[in-house]
Amino acid sequence: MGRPTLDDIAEQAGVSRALVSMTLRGLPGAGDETRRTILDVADRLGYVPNAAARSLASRSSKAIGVLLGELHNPFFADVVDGLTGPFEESGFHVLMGTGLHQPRAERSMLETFRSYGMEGVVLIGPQLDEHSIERFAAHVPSVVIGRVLRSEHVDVIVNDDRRGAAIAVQHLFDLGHRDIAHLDGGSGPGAALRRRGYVDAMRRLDLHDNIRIAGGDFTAAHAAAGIDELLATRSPTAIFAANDVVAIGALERLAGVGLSVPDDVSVIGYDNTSMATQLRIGLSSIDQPRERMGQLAAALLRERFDGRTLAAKHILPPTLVHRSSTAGVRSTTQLSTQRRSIIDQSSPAVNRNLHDHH
Amino acid sequence: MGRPTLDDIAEQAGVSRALVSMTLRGLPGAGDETRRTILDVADRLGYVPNAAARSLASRSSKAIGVLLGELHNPFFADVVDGLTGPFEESGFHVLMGTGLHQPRAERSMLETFRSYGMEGVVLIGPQLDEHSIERFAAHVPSVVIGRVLRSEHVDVIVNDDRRGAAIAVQHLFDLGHRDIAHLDGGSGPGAALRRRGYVDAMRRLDLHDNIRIAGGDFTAAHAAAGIDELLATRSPTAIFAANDVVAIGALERLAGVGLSVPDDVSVIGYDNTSMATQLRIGLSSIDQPRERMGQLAAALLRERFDGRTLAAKHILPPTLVHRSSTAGVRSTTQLSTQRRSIIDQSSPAVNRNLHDHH
DNA sequence: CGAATCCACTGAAGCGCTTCAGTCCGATCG
DNA sequence: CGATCGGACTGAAGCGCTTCAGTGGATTCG
Repeated sequence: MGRPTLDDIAEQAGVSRALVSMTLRGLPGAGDETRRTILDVADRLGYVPNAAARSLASRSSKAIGVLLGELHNPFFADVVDGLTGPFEESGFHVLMGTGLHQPRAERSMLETFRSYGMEGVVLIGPQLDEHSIERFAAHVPSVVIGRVLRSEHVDVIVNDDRRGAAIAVQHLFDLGHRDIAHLDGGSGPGAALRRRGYVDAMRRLDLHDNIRIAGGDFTAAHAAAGIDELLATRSPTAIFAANDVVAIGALERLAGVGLSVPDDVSVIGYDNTSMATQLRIGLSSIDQPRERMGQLAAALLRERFDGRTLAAKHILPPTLVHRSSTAGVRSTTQLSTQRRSIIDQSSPAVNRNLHDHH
Repeated sequence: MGRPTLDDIAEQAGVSRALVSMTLRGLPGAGDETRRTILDVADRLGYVPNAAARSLASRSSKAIGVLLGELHNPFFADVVDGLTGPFEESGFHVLMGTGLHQPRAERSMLETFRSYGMEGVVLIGPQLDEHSIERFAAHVPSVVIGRVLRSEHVDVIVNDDRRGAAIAVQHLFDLGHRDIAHLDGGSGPGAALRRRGYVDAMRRLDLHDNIRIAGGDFTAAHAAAGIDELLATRSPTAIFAANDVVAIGALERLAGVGLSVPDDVSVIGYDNTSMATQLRIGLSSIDQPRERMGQLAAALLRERFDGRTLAAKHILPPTLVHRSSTAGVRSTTQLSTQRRSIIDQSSPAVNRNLHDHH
């Protein structure tokens, strides 16, 4: 005999299947004694409901899917931490799948989600083309984190990548740096905007001629190559990396060629992941409120379930976390510190702390 | 109208539902032209099979579940990397869930897996009590990674934690260290054995009096506390940490109190995760073949599907990866380097490399 | 030329559950 | 005292699929 079914319980308890179904789900209908009998029998038999049958009959799966780019970047872990709590609380099961940063794999994972009847889906930093995402979201409520979309159907939660990039550049500028290069994140989520933010900021600071972009992927390996590329001409005094992973790749490579941070060159990352703290030399970084983004995603999905049909866009403010990988330019004539700022000072974007909420 | 069903396709293609079902699954039965028609209609309608109905009717879900302790430790990510490939190739969907290191949450996740009819489950570093795991495994083929079990039913893949601990201690001993402390991983997977391995090794090296164990969890915070605990009496010259996360917590704390690594104290971790490389100061660590463990898990599950009923145990050998966080004792009389070894030299356990596979 | 074989295809049962229209019966009410 | 009502419970339909025993016509075989 395989798994016990409702019928097995019904038979042994001497009642109908329908009553067992209702009782097991906590609905009223059974008398006290009957209820107890049913519960007892179910327990004795080790009954576990068949989710497939349940979802087929009720047309609801109580499951939500989370698409992750990859497991190695702690960014994803933090967002997921924010997600799971709220969902578990409201009785949803959270199942995750990886897209491996490959559109093909992502598409197939989404199809799996859909075929499993997931009631909602959270895409964290998807690489998939906008059209595919939009088509998918037309069928199942979706919220995208960390990637801007024009779409009408999809809820989006991002941080303001351009602003974050500007904050990073301004930070380096304030420290006296003028030769500020960018290590690019290629097609990674947010990379394009951070690149744009970098270029804009440099322009606005009249540093147009110093704009240099190297690298081209969200991996440490490409970061190392990017460093080599930069050094081939001359070493910049500061580097703004597209994210922490890239920044750390840069740190390694710089150490490899004998340049010290921050003495020879300052480095700032993006995301403020746990990696930034864990380095012996703390990595300055731009923080996005990752856990809050996860919580927000849960909330948005709930709203969708409750009937909201207009797409929501949430753009959260990034903040600077200053650690020891950025410092003033070492030697030379201290540049005039005429307070030049391109950052909108109205909202609090700088957060000078070292005691990170771990 | 909701999602299109087989009946919708059947009707529009002018054939029976059964034929559509077979054709869409690539089975023979339909003529060339009919086949093409069916495929066309399905495509036009944007048909996505209903996994619930499918799994209900066929009694097979083609899904396997992966239970992760948490997403923050790159150890899990590496194992998962080994897993996904083989499974995707053989047409299985890999769905993951987190247990958050809480037995309660793990149990509930397993129940979810079972209720979804997962055909196999991989538990990575579960904290759950052995009995619960065993009971679960009696129902669905399971393999446990990173945790030893006595069970008859469960396949187990571990590395030899005691041996790994011995290798670590021996390594420090060979560098001249005698005052070697252990930062404990508490109830984390493998922690108990590593602790035991440490104690055994110390005894066999006649260092019984120097045995000191502090800390007590697989987190950086506890590691810091553990360091303080050690320093309260005296600083050891070397520390063997229960895993890399703990080791990194230790590094931070040591830096915080002004002790330099490896000059004042050597530190070695366990797992050889990417974190070990990413530190500016490379963390020496004991490597477990994580990706291979994942691949092996896939293979074991496949064997189970093919009928194997006896439990398999795989104990993989750990190896030493020497980086810059461990070095010889700084000052004092260089201790007699009479070659004393407690490690079985027959198998290659030392792997002195710095160029890690990415 | 009738039987056997094969191919393309159909019909119906049934997977384990939810849902909903009833049924039955004792208590309550006017 | 008959009508009414609500609580406890049942029966049957049906969710979207797979599976399997057929069916019927064309082709091949002896």
